[in-house]
Amino acid sequence: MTTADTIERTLSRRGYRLTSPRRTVLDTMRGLGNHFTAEEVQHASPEVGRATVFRTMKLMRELGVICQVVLDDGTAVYQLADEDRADHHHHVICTECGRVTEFASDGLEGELERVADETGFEIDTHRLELYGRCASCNS
Amino acid sequence: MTTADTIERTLSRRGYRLTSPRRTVLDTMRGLGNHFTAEEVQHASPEVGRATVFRTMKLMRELGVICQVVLDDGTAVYQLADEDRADHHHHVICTECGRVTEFASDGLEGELERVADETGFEIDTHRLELYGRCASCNS
DNA sequence: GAACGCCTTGATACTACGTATCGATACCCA
DNA sequence: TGGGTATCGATACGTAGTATCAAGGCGTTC
Repeated sequence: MTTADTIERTLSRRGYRLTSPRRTVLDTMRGLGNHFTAEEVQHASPEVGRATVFRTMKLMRELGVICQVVLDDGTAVYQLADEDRADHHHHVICTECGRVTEFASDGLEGELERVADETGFEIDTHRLELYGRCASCNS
Repeated sequence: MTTADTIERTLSRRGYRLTSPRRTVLDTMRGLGNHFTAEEVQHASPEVGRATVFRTMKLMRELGVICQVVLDDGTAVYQLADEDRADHHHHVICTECGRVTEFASDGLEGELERVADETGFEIDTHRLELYGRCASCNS
């Protein structure tokens, strides 16, 4: 999980400030645990204006501090990014409890190449999401 | 692309009817080409009620006639499914023109097994979306 | 410390996307 | 002919997120 110091440095490098509302939203997201919706963040930080909650979440997404996970039904859930996986990663989502776990994808390059060949596309990025049941929901 | 006859059979097998509004929505989607949003379908079939447009699109999604594609920014786009790929497939999306192409994934099982091992999840389904530039946008 | 400029904020309105409700119709089958 | 179910459109509602805008905060420079 990215520390406040790291985030503050990233922000100021881009000309942004770590203000009190932003800090509140960040702390709220930390307090919400593994995954959370925009609505939950709003409800859990009532002292921050709705627009500011969304603005902050958008900003954090751009900075890679949180990442968006699209559930099977198309709704969006968010998650604090692991600091050591801030780069490129994917998600396994428990369809029972909603738990989200990250993983790095290394074995995908071959598949991407094959699809590029087959379709004529030049592939830039990809998104892979797995759905299933986590260890504790499974037992 | 699935024919009206095939769709009608699928519907009636499930106790549904291929009514005139449904046919209109289907034709509209065909007319919109490779990919379309819910809004485009609505605007292009003004004689059909808004609720019916959504209901029909939901039904067609359940029947596998159309499939939902989540774009990089989280918005949803829809596409008529290839008849021969109605089962399980993924999408390559051109970030320039929006063109969506389907492909079947065969080389993913190993990766899925590895992630299951690593995370303790039991994987049921997955969603893979590739983003890039299609052949014509690339030239 | 005054002035300036930019970042930020909260309130509000707005849009997109989709679902729930409901009374009215249409169709099928006995 | 009559009942039952599927379907319809209108409308209201809910959620997620963006746009606008006036007001406030903070740093820099003079």
